[in-house]
Amino acid sequence: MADKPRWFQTTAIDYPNSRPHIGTAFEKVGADVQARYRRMEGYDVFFLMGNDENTVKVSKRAAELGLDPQAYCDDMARQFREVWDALDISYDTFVQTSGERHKQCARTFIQKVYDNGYIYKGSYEGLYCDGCEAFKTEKELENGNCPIHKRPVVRRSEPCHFFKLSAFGDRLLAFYEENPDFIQPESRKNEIVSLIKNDGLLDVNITRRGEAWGIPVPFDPEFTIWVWFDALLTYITGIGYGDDRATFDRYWPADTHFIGKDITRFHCALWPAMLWAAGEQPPRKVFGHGFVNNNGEKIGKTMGNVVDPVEIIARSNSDAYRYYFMRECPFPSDGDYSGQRYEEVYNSELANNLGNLFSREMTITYKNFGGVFAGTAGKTPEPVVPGLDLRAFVETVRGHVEGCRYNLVLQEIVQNFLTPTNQYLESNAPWKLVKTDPEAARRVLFNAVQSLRVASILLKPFIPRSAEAIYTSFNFPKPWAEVKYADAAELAPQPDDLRVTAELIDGKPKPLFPRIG
RNA sequence: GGCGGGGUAGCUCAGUGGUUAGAGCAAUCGCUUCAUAAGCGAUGGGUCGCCGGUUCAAACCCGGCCCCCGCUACCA
Repeated sequence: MADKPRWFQTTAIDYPNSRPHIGTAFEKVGADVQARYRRMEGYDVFFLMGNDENTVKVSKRAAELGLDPQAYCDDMARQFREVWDALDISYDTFVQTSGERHKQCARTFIQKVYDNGYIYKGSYEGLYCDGCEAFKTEKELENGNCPIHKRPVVRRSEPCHFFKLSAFGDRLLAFYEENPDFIQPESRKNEIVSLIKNDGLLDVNITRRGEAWGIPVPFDPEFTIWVWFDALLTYITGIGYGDDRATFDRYWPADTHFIGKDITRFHCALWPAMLWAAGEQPPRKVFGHGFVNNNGEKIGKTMGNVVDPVEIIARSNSDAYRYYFMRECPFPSDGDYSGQRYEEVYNSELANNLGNLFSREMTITYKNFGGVFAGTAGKTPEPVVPGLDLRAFVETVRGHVEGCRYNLVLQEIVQNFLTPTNQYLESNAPWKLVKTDPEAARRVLFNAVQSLRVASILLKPFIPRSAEAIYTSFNFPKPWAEVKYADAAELAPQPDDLRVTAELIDGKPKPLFPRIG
């Protein structure tokens, strides 16, 4: 246990303004695939998620609903977790930033940054709307008026605290240089580098005055901590920063922060600077994934086209949901969801290819051999895909998983492994062969079943339930909980005769992916 | 306005100088019938954004233009 490599990853901390949609879920599924893969490969994984609750918008929304902000946050957190659970997201902790522990640890952090001299008091000047009692950005204004109150805003300044972000520009550039993989994908890195080089970094106002909801600043309690500063801290307060140094030191620095491409700036510039200012190490990697569109249109509440993941799961199942988004939307880039495309991908790859392959192999075996491959104990299966170097194939897949190129992983498995297995069955036709040469037919099936074993192992991080159902339908020697990618790279003999262990009804397995549409 | 990415078959994309431009899905046809009306095979389908240039040869290199996306500035 002590020498187990550890893997700490996080997803973005979401605003609980409304229920999660397929775009929010895209990130969680992609991150979950990585977490499951790392666990398989023997890492001591810690997967952190959470909600960002200390915002003015949250307290306003709660007030609209006549709820206490805390009650509102707790209910939203419950709803978020319900969705994540429905998608089999295997998070280890879910942090609510309104929680007392987080607040206390966040105060410890900001105090440390203050003590180290990276926070100074100044004043913020901006455009203020008296109706909203809040500052507005120029972009929000409509002809110089507040878009809500239709009244002119006034220039106003008020005291605040600045974080000396400007002091870290050179250090950040040097850090990116020394750690070329820190920002993934590459295109996002170029944006940040050019931003810092061309425009430089300005000190940021990290406190707000007179807010009732939020975390009071320890060295100046009239102020609360700005939500971004607070939210980023979730990544460390969730693993013990501030009150459990041993756990913190075990998991920090994070191996990967999974975030949307729109917030790379905060994670790649502000966040490392904050950590340095507090005397801590920066994270190892930030992965800015792409966005999901709905029928080619950007998803947004104003667009009125948000899709609730639960609706899609209801039409199929969680594995199918995970498969679609990982297969159809390249994780580093944008992708698209449409009901029609969902059906196409589901039917073509899950039902017709993988599901049907499983089904036909099970049925032929049961009908002709009673589900037992007699005499196969100690026999090594033969390869079924002509010209495929299984070891190299698995390494290719592994490289794609580790690089979060999930769509390529699934493409590889379906096109270069499952389809050829269907072709192998077709050209050897064991259902015919059994009439003339039962031994040969049994050997063909014995070989073909190995493809299910290999595929189920490789697919385990993506479709955990179905992969388990396939694998445990046979008496493969290694327990499902212990399989690793390396097991997929080898065709090893079984200690005992291979046999079907799945429960069959009329000689048929329950379809893994019944066709839809 | 600046910087970056992109525009290839109905759809999603691969392909960075060299035989008739590829894959998957979708469509059409045939074979098969072990299997989830699934499988296998074949066929159709592209002026490779537009124009010009370099070259024996360009989707690929160069110049110009159009369009889409991202980051960012300025003006209002």
